[in-house]
Amino acid sequence: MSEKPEQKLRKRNIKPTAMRELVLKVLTDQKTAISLPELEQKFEKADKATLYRTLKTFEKQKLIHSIDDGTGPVKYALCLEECSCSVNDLHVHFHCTKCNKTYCLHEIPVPSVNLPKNFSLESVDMVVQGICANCK
Amino acid sequence: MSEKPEQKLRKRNIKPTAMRELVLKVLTDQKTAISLPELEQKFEKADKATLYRTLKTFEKQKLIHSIDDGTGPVKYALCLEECSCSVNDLHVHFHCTKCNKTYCLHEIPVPSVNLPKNFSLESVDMVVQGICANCK
DNA sequence: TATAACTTTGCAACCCGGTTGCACTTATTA
DNA sequence: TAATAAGTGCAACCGGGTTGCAAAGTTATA
Repeated sequence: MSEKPEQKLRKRNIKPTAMRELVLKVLTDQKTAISLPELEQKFEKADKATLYRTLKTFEKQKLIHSIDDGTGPVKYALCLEECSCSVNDLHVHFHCTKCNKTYCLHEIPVPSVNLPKNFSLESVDMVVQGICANCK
Repeated sequence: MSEKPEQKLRKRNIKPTAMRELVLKVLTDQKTAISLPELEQKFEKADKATLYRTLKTFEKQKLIHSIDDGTGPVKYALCLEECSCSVNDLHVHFHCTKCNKTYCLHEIPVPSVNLPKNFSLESVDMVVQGICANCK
């Protein structure tokens, strides 16, 4: 059973305002990542800057993470409950070149890489491009 | 022995104009990837649109490839001689969070991933974030 | 060689995602 | 309740990317 949006926000130390609960709801209903422009369209009323700052707050508190699939606007998706956005939590993302949807493949961790001498690793972004199951 | 820029362009079916040879030279001298804004700064004279179109032409003809390291402008780097930008030619990129330089790790191929059922793979972008040997 | 056809370049303008300043409203706290 | 802080809305701006169009340069054709 999933907990209430309000609790989910509190758990991440985000003050639960009406606006934020609405945005969280959209993010929760969404199976794929969503960009700021897309989010704007989902709200007739809300202001771009507010939504922008909401996403930034969510990201900072690790409620969501950002994905740059290279197709323009950055997209955002919910983190898993236990996620702390550390290297261990990283997963592969998939971008469908047909429907332009971007998926979190939570079950596929980012493979490890052996870097050249004296290169140290902080994080990894891995985006697979292709056709998703829906478009096949 | 490296061949003349002019030949390098011809080999990729790019008409070798003065402009293009200059841009190719900059790209060749560069050890790390370069963005359009950075390229602009290297030329006092040349126009942004021309440089933009030059890069697009180079990319289309697979003389260079683009890298989006998530820090803003897209960067470009020379392909290897034999590169055809197919999945086999893909390599890992490294972005240094300190000096903001982006490296092609040609010797590190992108690891393979097992996608979920009915997801098909066309390409992969893998960018490792960290500190490079120079900044260490 | 002259002319026509095409390609490349330069300039200007535009688009769009992202970001910030500031005033106003809403919550918190003393 | 007054004072303070946090959140929101509006407007404006920035910067990378992109396009239209005319001028300059190149190539092909008669």
